[in-house]
Amino acid sequence: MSESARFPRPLQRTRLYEQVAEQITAWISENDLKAGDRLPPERQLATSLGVSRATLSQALVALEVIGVVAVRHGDGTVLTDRPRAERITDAIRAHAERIPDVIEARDALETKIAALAAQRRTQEDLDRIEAALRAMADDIDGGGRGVHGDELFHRAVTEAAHSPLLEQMMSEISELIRETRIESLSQPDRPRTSLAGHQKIADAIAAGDAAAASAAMHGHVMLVSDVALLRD
Amino acid sequence: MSESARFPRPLQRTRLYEQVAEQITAWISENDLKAGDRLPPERQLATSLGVSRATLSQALVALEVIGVVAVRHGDGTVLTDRPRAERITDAIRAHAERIPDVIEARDALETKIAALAAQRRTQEDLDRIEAALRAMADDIDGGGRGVHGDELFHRAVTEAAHSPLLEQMMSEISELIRETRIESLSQPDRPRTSLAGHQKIADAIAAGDAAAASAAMHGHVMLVSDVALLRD
DNA sequence: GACGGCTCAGTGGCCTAGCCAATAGGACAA
DNA sequence: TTGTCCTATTGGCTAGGCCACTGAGCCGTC
Repeated sequence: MSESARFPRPLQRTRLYEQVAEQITAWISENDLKAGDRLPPERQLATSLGVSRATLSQALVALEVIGVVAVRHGDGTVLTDRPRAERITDAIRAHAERIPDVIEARDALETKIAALAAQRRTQEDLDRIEAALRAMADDIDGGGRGVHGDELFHRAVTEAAHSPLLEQMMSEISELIRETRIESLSQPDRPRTSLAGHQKIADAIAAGDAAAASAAMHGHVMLVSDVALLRD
Repeated sequence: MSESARFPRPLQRTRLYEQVAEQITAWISENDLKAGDRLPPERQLATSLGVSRATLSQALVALEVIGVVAVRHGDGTVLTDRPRAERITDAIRAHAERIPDVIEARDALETKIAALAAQRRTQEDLDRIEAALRAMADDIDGGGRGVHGDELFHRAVTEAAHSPLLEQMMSEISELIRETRIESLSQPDRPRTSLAGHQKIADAIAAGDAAAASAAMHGHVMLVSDVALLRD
């Protein structure tokens, strides 16, 4: 074995379709396109990019696999709402509907996230958390279940932790969490109980009390798990 | 909002390249091909699959994006060693070398994992943990740093938790952890300290004491973080 | 007016055929 | 042994074409 090692660098070559895919994503963010917006037709896009339709097609396959776009036969190419691949979601769901697993993962991540949030939250973070709390309260007062507000709250807390990796992991299981969330909030009286739990978490984060935030979050997640386990 | 819901199912159509990609992966696992093995040349593979080279090419792009194969101009198509996408690794590393983030994520996951392991470990799990402990001790006695044993130990504990999702997440950051691991164990006297920490965790797991296992693991991860922070 | 079927333009799906470019390995000269 | 060159093999990419699907508008029937 020669240990010649990485001297002048591996020097990897880029394929055309990769460049095309990058140009497309760049174009998307430049024009601030959102989910549901359409890309130009393939023929037109191909000529304006100066590549053949086959190459453009490869680029679109790549973007499709990543989860950026959805190519629809006879219709067109539209942007997808999930910029990141939640392949995990698919994998887990395909394997078995393991709700308890989701709860465990959520507990692991969010307990830590709450502690970090208590230590690192900025005023802006607190404002966002407060807004989510209010949104959920309003929704419940209006007779709703506060599903959206619940989601906003957890996202705000996650962002307040300022930990990219943990945030990434949360986003990976967000789809799975959403299902348990709806399940949970459909139980009578549950929305108000859940809101109270949120308030407790928010207070601890605002106070900068990591241990209390962590404990409150743990209790909250366990509350949710009650439901999930019932139907297991 | 019409809640017509999922009646006869969305009925999604499969593209040819998807079927091709599936056939290829099936063929790979059937023939038990491993990293470094080669796929047949495109022309040959295309005709034997009954599709055009363009379509096959799309399938290969998809497999390449997922991380199953690497297509090399003028050489051929070879299997990659990472069957699952550790895109997180790339993303994080590309963004910035955020060691603290890794520590946080590891703390979140492994603290919970240790607790679950204490509750769920089988005799087989305990044997594996014990074996890892012994391997690390032997390596250190022989003058080594016990890097491999360290890895074995954490993997054994993770498996003992019997939580697929958490295990999946650990595997996703395993590459990042490995780097901090080597860093840590290179410090003088660190291998023995680390081994002692492992023993404490293993004892708690064997005793079925979730809280103690959790605390021991937390302490252990924090020990590792000392190093990483030094060079931050 | 509501419903159902028809047509057609636009769009992606896939193929054939072909040339270009990179690689690896052998032949051969220094 | 070393370095150069040649060449077969393999992927990269293009051009052009036909087919299949979608959606919207039109039109007749009830």
